[in-house]
Amino acid sequence: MDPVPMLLAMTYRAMGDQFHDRLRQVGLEPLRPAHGYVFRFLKAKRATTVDIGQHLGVTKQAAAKIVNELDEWGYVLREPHPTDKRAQYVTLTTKGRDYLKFADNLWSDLEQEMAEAIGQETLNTIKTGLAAYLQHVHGEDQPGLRPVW
Amino acid sequence: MDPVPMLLAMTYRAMGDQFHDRLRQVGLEPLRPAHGYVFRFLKAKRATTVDIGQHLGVTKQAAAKIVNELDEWGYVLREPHPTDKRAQYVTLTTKGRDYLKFADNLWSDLEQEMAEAIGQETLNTIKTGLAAYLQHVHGEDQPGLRPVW
DNA sequence: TATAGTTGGACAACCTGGTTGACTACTTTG
DNA sequence: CAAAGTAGTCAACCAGGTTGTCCAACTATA
Repeated sequence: MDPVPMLLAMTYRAMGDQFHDRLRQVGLEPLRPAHGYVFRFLKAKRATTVDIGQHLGVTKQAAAKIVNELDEWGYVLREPHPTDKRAQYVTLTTKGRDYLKFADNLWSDLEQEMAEAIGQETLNTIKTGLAAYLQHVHGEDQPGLRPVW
Repeated sequence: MDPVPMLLAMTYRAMGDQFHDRLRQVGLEPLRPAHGYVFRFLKAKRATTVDIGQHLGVTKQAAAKIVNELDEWGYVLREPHPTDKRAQYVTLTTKGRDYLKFADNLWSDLEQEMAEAIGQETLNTIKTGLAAYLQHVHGEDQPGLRPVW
């Protein structure tokens, strides 16, 4: 049996490839996983570029590039921070929220197919097991998302 | 609950970071996951650079760079292919096999800690479940390993 | 068996997505 | 109120891939 991280990486890639294939069929901008993570993050809380970088596990400069792209494509916009004149909140536009909804549907389709392939119960165990491990390793504060290659 | 791929990515990174931390303590060359995957692959079968690229899911040129590094560091060497004068088999040196043994021990330590954190049974279910999913998606022929970011 | 197509490997130019470092404007703290 | 810290931007750089091109050697076919 392969070591756990290899299984994780292969599964991640397998699901990602399927997601990407289906996404391409609807002809959106070339959104990468990082963009999706940003959408999900922004839906959950108001955040600045620095916050986003921290969440992704990259520098603020890298995060700024991502935010710039999303801005150009109309998925997010910047609005002034109410109390800090240096900072800007990054917020989802309607287009951004629509994309997130679309992506969520796609993910749950893929997850459903996974459940049919290996059993709903097994899938549940995988999800709760991984979540528990992350909880164990990191405690409350989430780690960066970016996989290291 | 986060979508499955996010859990996969975060767990992958969490384990990888721990591995890397411990590896650094023994002061080896800056080996990346790809190198480890190559070692494991070479242990299983005789392979050329092209084979390695296919296994990793990268171009043969990218694979060649990795093999060059491993060669310079003394982990692998090239030997002529017995029947094909163009090709070269890449094989592990003793240093390469030693590293692989060391890494395998480290991984099983980490896996053991994971088992203690979430339960051996849960871990088993995760491993067999993911393997079954990969089997379902790809059939017999393994996919490339490289995670896409 | 001559020849057309394919393949392993190498070299070079380039691209992408990150990095570090420096700087300004603003904010927080002692 | 001075000193230290922080959000954001600009610029230079780097790592790890890519594509394109080529040659020598192999393979299949007519």
